[in-house]
Amino acid sequence: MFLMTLAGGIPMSTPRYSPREIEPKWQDLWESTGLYRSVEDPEREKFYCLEMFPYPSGDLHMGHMRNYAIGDAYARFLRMKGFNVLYPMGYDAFGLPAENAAITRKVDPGQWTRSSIERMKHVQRRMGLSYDWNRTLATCEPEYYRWNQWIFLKFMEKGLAYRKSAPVNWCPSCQTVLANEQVEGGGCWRCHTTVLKKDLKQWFFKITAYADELLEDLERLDDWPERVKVMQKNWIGRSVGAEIDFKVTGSDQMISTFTTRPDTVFGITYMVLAAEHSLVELLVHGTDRAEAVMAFVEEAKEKTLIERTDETLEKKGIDTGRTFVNPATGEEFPIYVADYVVMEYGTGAVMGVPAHDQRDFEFARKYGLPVRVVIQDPTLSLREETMAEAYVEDGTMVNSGPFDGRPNREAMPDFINYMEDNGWGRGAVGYRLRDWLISRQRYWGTPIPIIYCDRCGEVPVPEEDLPVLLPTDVQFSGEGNPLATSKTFLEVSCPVCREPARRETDTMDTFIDSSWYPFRYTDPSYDKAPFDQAKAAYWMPVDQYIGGIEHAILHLLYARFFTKGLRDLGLTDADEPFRRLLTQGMVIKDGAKMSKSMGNVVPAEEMMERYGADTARVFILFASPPEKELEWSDQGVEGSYRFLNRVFRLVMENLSLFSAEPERAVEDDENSRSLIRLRHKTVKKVSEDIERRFQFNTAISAIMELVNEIQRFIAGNGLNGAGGAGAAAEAIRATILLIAPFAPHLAEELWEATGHHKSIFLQQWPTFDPELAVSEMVQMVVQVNGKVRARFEAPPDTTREVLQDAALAIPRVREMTEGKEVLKVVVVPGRLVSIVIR
RNA sequence: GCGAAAGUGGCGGAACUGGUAGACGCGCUGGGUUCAGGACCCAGUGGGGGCAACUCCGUGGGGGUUCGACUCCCCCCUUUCGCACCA
Repeated sequence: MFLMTLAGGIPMSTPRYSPREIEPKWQDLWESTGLYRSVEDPEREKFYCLEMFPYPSGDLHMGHMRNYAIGDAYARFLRMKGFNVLYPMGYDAFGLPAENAAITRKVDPGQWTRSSIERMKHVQRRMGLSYDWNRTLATCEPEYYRWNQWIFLKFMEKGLAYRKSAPVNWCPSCQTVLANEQVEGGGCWRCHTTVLKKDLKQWFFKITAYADELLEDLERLDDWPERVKVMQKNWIGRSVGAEIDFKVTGSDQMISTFTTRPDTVFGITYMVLAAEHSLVELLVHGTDRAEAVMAFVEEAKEKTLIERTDETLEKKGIDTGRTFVNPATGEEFPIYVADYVVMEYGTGAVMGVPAHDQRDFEFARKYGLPVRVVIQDPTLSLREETMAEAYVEDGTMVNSGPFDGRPNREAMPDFINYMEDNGWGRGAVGYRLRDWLISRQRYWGTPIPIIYCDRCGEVPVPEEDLPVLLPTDVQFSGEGNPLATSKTFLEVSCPVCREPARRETDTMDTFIDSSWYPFRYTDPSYDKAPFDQAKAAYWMPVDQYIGGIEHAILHLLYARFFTKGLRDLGLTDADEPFRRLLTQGMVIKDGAKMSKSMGNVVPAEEMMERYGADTARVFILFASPPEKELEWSDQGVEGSYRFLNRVFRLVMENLSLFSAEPERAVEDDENSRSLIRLRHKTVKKVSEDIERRFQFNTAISAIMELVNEIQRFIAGNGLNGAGGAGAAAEAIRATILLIAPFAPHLAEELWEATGHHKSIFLQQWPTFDPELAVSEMVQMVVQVNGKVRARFEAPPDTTREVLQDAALAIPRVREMTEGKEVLKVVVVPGRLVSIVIR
């Protein structure tokens, strides 16, 4: 274990850097002393640092490791800066993989999940993460999910949870319904199976009640990545327009449509209903068109979302034979059913204005419907017969009765008033955002606390009966919801009338679990409410949230909605859950995302086994800035290992600097002076890179430079200079402190070796003197006509005049300027002198 | 199609407010140490020319602003990501 070397004839033994020994040693010590436990303290400034909690698959992969390396470095840095830091970890423990394991391998989902959690926790501990493990939680435990149920009931009282029938997304592979946010490109977000439509009566959360607030508050999230905000904005999809009612000819039925272009109402020449529209059947019932139309409807419903939204396909429709009246003109036009109109947006009915909407134009040309120009292009004269495409720009209103001659944009408000006055339309705002479908036909989730009674209807489970526990007497056959196989669960008496009733067997979307967990960490064992309001008021909101971009809409939008909902229940003052968001980049290898199918996975545990956690962490943070992709490099890891070895040796070989009475660094010697300055400069750079820029890669490279310089200093006999030993000792001391957030085990070990008895994480982060954080002499560049022609040294605070004279006095510069006219001299102190000659 | 981000040595990346392009690391080359390999230490390393001082070219391409552009403006190309009949 000890390597014998001979240095200068004196036998010397230097211990070797052995992460395998020092890492467990410090992990045990941190745990036994409770170093990272956090307690509310109104006297101290709090900082809540949080990583997206993982689904406990049992495998901790490089993406996780990167996530935690970033968060832990930041949390440790903030602690040393004096903040009262909350840094917890938990497990998003409900979900399909556990249930699938139950089906295929006959294991209990609870057991499967708990053992996966233990495996992940084991690797997390091994990484040396500074979590307050006392606050850990798992969403599959009744102590947690009972509060999902509680919140559900409160939301229900507030009208934020309700049940309705609707055509919903169904994943045939996962055998459950999905929320709109969970359908990506027509496929299931989890397994990518093509999603089908099903008519079901399901539970929803009324996220649309907060559509405007969710949109407006994005503006205030200054420290969120722009692209996440844009994605949320597009998802909410607010558009201003009008709702217009049309009377069906020969009937009392009204059809309501949403449009962003009420100014084109005079140009309506037909109307289209979505296949799912509730009026379709009613309209054609008993007519000779009934058979053909209903066949078309069935065919459209059969198609998957992908087929229906394929833009390359021609729009197909069918005339219902029925007509409606355009209230603006009094004319009669046909009603079609077409596949390009979807029930999900607006009212599922669209007014057709071929002259001014490209889709309508194509549809009209195909089915021989009239085109009527009502907005005239100011430069060209649009002619209905010759138009090749719709005119979608602004212009002057024509063929529009009292509005003729007015610019369409300007006339819009008046037009809406006109419709309102005449009672057939009104200003309206449309959203793409739909209410959040939360029912899932699966077992491993939170039971929805509802009882169905033939007499009383939907009865909420009384609060005192919570939690509604997941039963264990269930069959995992792979067919249907296992909950429905539990008699003890299903059969219940109605809380109101005591007659036999049955429980809801659907469970909640697991995104509910992750929508409020940051609150729960503030007191995870609290049993009177989801969280202790006083404690949450101290810690919330999360100051720094770190996670993958894949949750840009899903989790982050739901959590924002929940926070607003909880606020309106009077449980918190927070409007937003996450003040700052960092979306980390992917970890890739050989140009592709690390995945089992690619065979390019680097196992986290193996990494740590070989090099230790500190090396893995330093490499991950050094190789790339956090929000960018990280290209894995085995050789790069070697480099980080070598660096930590160098730091270890630098300290261990110079312990004598710390054993004697500490010598103060003095600036008497030129070498000492520059080392002192470099130390201050490095402290400044590392502090700012972590704090302001979140750039751990440049912070670490600055530490490397300092280490290189200390080595050169010692090798070049710098210790013999006046104050040399002091300057070296202080530089080494700073190095250990600066590296602590990145390589915490090594830092503790070296801190102890240099004579300290308390954890380095109880130590203040080093400070710097701004005056000393600049070099004594800076290199100046002299440019002649934009090209670097000479260099000279000068103190950084030299005046412009002196710098200019010095530059012009350089022989080479004199040579070049001789006989030429000096047009201009630009002097940037500390940088350059730029001379323009002719 | 629309929107966003990004293109810098052999590689990962730096250059923060327009001011020495390539910090730091990897790799590579030469040397030292070693029985040897590894590890370690020293030196070099964008391309071309030159013995050298030095010089020309160089941040996806083209133009522009400026004493000065990786950085700002315009056009184009490529890549990645997101959205995609949104009425």
